[in-house]
Amino acid sequence: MHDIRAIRENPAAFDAALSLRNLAPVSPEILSLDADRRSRISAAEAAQAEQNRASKEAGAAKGRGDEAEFERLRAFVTAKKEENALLQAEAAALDAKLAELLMGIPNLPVDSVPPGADENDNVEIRRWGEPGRFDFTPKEHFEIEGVKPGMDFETAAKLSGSRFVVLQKGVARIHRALAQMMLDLHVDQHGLTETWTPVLVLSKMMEGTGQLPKFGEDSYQTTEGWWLIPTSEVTLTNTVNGDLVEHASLPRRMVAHSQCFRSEAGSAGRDTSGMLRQHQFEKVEMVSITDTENGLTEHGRMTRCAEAVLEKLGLPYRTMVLCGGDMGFGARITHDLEVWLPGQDRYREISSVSYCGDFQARRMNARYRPEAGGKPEFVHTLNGSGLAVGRTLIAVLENGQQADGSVILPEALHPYLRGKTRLGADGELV
RNA sequence: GGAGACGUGGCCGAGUGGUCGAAGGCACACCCCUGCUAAGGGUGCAGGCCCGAAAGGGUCUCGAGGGUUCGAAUCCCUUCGUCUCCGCCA
Repeated sequence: MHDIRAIRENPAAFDAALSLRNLAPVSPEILSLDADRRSRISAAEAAQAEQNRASKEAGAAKGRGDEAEFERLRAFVTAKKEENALLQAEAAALDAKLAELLMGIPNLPVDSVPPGADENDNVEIRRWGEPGRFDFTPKEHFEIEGVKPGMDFETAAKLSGSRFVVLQKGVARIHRALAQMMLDLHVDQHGLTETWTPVLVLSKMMEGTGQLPKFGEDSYQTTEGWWLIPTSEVTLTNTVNGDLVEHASLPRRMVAHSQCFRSEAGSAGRDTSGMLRQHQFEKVEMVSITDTENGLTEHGRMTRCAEAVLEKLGLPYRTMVLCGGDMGFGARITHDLEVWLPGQDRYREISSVSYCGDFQARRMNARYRPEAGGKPEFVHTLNGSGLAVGRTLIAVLENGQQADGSVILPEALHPYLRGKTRLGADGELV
């Protein structure tokens, strides 16, 4: 949600920022609606004031027993009421229309976001690790001999259709170990607060973080109206929904491991083999709630937290700044971490770390008081994967694969695998 | 699922038709006193929106939505949530 005052004050800057996202200027439409709306509100409020005054006078007249005056005023109020209802409905309609328009406009990129149309224009800012050299042609994760016994797409399809997977044996264990390791790292080393949340949420929460109203088709909704979260960003961020939080409690840094559900509408045909793109997957998600001062700094910190996971696992990656055209709806700036997948011979997204400024906070009405006695301000929010567990599994499997179909596992995982260091070609840990 | 109670400002908590955006307390801010590690006194202190350069004014908000009434935090209906007891249950 955007600050209508900021748009009013500097419409050119607003449109300029949107142009970074390759969007046409909308400020003229907004400003005209806003002007309209304000004049209606003024009129409606003036009418209401008149009615309130008369009503009060009616009470006074009745109090002193002036029946005639009371009747006169009562009739006046009754007549006014109808008039006002009309004015107020008009004002409310314009207000709603403006809110709807604003709700549908994505967040404004910060100045440092590179221009561009799509992922090809993203800019690499860091690279860590060297893609391993193989003396055979590396396979995709689902083709590796040792992976096959524990990654069953046929059975999953029987159970649930396409884009699901059943994991078993060593692969299932590694998958679980990864999530545990990430959670421990963030909680013990990075100081994030371990959190466990519902995966079913109210529409209002999906609006708060920006999934709704525009992107409803990307998520699933139950017959009772709940939404299945596409990421625990939704629940973690909305923990402050509607709150006026203590300044001293900021920053609030949280991490959760959850199931995520995505319809993947619009990605038909993309990444159809393997478990890269599933309707249901696990993710360890980080969210920070900060004050206005520290939002951007926090972004760097969070990116480092995500990178640390890959480094701990010894997985080569590069860090990208997304260009304006490739950024998500709520972000002002996004770092994508792309992990090297030898089977695909390319880097693939494994984490996305976004700074949202006060965009989500406005939608959620989440505020803090910067100084005692001062006016409340909106908090700033950030979210980032740390990491997508399924994709990390893929990366571990592909990067560790051996000619004999086994997989050498990262040291960081050993303690979580009862000391086992390798996924055998038969699918069992050894 | 059945029965009952409740939902008020940052927090706690009064308030059953007008004088209530709302007592009191806590927290917080400033001042005084004391003079020395959390005592006492005073003052201030809800938020959104609209008008205004500002001062200030108007309007809305007592879970949400609707209704009764000249007038509702207060009455009625609906709905959501919380708590208690019973039932069921991982």
